[in-house]
Amino acid sequence: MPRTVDPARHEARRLVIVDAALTCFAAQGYARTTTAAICRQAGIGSGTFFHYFPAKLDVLLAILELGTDETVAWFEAQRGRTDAGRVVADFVDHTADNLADPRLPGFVRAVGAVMGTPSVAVALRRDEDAQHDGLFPWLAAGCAAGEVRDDIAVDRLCTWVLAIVDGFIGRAAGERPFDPAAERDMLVDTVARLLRP
Amino acid sequence: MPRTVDPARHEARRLVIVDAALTCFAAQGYARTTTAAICRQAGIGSGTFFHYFPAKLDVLLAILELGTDETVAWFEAQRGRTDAGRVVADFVDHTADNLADPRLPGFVRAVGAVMGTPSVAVALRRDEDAQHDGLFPWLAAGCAAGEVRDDIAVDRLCTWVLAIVDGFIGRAAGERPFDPAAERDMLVDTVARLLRP
Amino acid sequence: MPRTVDPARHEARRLVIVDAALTCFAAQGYARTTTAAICRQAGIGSGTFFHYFPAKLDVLLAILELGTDETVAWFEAQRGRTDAGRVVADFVDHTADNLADPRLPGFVRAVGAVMGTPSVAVALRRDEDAQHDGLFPWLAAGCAAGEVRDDIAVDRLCTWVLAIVDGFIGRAAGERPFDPAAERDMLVDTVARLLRP
Amino acid sequence: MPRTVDPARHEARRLVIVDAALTCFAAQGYARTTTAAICRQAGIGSGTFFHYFPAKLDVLLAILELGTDETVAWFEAQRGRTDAGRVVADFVDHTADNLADPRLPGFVRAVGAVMGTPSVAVALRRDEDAQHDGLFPWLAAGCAAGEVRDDIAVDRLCTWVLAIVDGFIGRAAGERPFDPAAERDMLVDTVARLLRP
DNA sequence: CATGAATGAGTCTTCATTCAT
DNA sequence: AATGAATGAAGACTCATTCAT
Repeated sequence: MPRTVDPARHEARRLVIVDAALTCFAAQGYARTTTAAICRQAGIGSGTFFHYFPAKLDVLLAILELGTDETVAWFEAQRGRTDAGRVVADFVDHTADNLADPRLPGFVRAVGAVMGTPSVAVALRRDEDAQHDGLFPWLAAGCAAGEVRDDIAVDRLCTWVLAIVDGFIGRAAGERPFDPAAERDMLVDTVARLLRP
Repeated sequence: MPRTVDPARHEARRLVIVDAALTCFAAQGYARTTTAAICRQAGIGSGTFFHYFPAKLDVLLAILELGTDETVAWFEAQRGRTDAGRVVADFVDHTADNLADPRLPGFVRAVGAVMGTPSVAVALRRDEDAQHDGLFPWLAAGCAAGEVRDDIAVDRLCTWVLAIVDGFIGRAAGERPFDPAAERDMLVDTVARLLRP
Repeated sequence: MPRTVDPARHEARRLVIVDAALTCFAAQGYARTTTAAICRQAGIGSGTFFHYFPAKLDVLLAILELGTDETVAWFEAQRGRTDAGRVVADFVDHTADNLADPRLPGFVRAVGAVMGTPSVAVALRRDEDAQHDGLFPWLAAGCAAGEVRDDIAVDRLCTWVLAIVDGFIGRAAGERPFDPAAERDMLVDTVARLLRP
Repeated sequence: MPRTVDPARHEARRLVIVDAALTCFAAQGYARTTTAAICRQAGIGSGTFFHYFPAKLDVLLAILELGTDETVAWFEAQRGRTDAGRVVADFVDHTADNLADPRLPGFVRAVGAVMGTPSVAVALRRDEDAQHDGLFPWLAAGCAAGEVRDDIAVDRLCTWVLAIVDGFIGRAAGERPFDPAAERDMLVDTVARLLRP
């Protein structure tokens, strides 16, 4: 009886569930996704699901956390760069890259449904903070270097950059045709116009 | 011959329900709002609700339709104006005005939860079309007048104006503090920067 | 203000409702027939329905009563005849005639759904009694005349004649094709075989 | 690898529910039987019910199917017999046996309430066909052997045998006193009279 | 660890009936 | 008398979660 906790295997399976949930949430929304559907998609039994997550909401939180971690890691990786303006552009570009996963817009919509829940609000706040705090030093640097306008507080600039990115994702989630790949340059340009002194 | 129809009374009551539903949806999201909660908020019995709407989803559709009608009416009211650039700015401003109703961002999130439903998709498409089609002639005119950049097709410009507006609303729905009233000028300016030739 | 109670008009309208209900019950069954459907069929408002009948069940009782009355009247009309055997055959034939109204089988099925209700049980008992009591003297006379077998009590013969008639109606209500008009002779013959000494 | 399937246990529990439903339907009719009542009778939770049957109607269909299967099995078991006339009598007798379950007449009435539903119509048709098709060869054989009248097509004879059996069951379901056990001989005799050349 | 049968709280929706006009 | 808007009790069904195996 090998009490094999095998954390690697455990983590892998956890990710399978997270991925399955992401697929389901994106396609059906949070409320209309049943835990049974996630289990089917993940190829596990319903009992197993609750071995890995105490409740349905926790998978969603895990997805959000993964996103936040990714953001943090991305900014971590930019450390030491000196081309502040480029970093901002890269960040915007990188966000557009994330849309390569066609589930993202659907998931963003799905999250809206449970935004009211305190634990989700906290996770979202953390996510927004990660983006904001990641962006801030680069915009501040750009500002200092005169590359970025200084008539507006850096805080607000961060907010607006993120607003435009959000709008971009929102269009991808909308009903009218919108090709994120084709509009990526426009996104970068729009943010550039926002920041231009 | 008692003709107890009184369409005015009927319509008024219908609006009471719609308003109650808007409040609930914005606060709790669609799925977590029970029809009972809407009835309580509207001060009616559960049976009455289904007298006015065949199903819960139909109130949400009614709200969307009201929004679409409002958009159509607004653009209708601008007819005959010659200052195309100003009209676009006014539209953006008008959208910001709508955020005076603090329930709007919450409602927008709530809609996300049922976007997958065909009838909702249709209503949303109609709404997006109304905004797009309302904006289009003014951007085209601005373009012809040289006030608006012409390196990008007018269609795409419409989309991007709306994307920025969406981003603005999204921030209002977000967890980080964001004061729509204080950011209104920034919104107009950002759109202006987007459109500048 | 003519306080026109006009009993004739009242009775006429009552019959319109009864007829509408018969149509609906036959087509949909009792439970699946809504009072609204009856009103629609009768061309009246829902409030009017309850002016004429205290509850939905009472229309069904009225239909049953009409049937019982018809049976009683029919036997009343045979009074004085001396050809007992012929009367029995005529009764059977007359029942087959009633199937000219294609709603009859459906209605009989519909009644089954509420047979448990005491008031319906009473009405049905009255109806069965009317048939039984109407038939009895003729079978007794036939028996005395030697036209009808006497190895079985007349009571039981009544029951069996009615059982065969019921079976006939039941086939008309069944799923397999069955043409009551074409089988009418067979019905009379089958009853004749039952009664033959 | 816990393979908790145990189809026997599953089938047993399914039958418990079917039996409980039969009891309820017979006593209250279909519409007046709540799923909660079936669950109470079966000693299960409401959720369990829907684990075994997708909807209330499906238990009724299961009961019908069980009956059809029983009929088919009975005729299957007669294969090889050469005394066609006896087989028909045995069939009639066997039907009377089924009335040993006093719920049968009530259930038959209950089915009437939902006969209009397509799925029920199909199941009933299958049931009627099973009886008809089971009976047919024996009546045909009896006919060929000269034991059964040949002035009427065998098809119609089948129908009439079943009509009489239905009438018998109908009387058992009626309001007037009727003792199926005591009338069993009469039933067999009546069918014999019907078939006599 | 993994499973899936069992559970029951929670929802939407229906519809007979009432009553002010 | 006639109407139909309003009502709320009642019921079918869903689904997150538990737990024995």
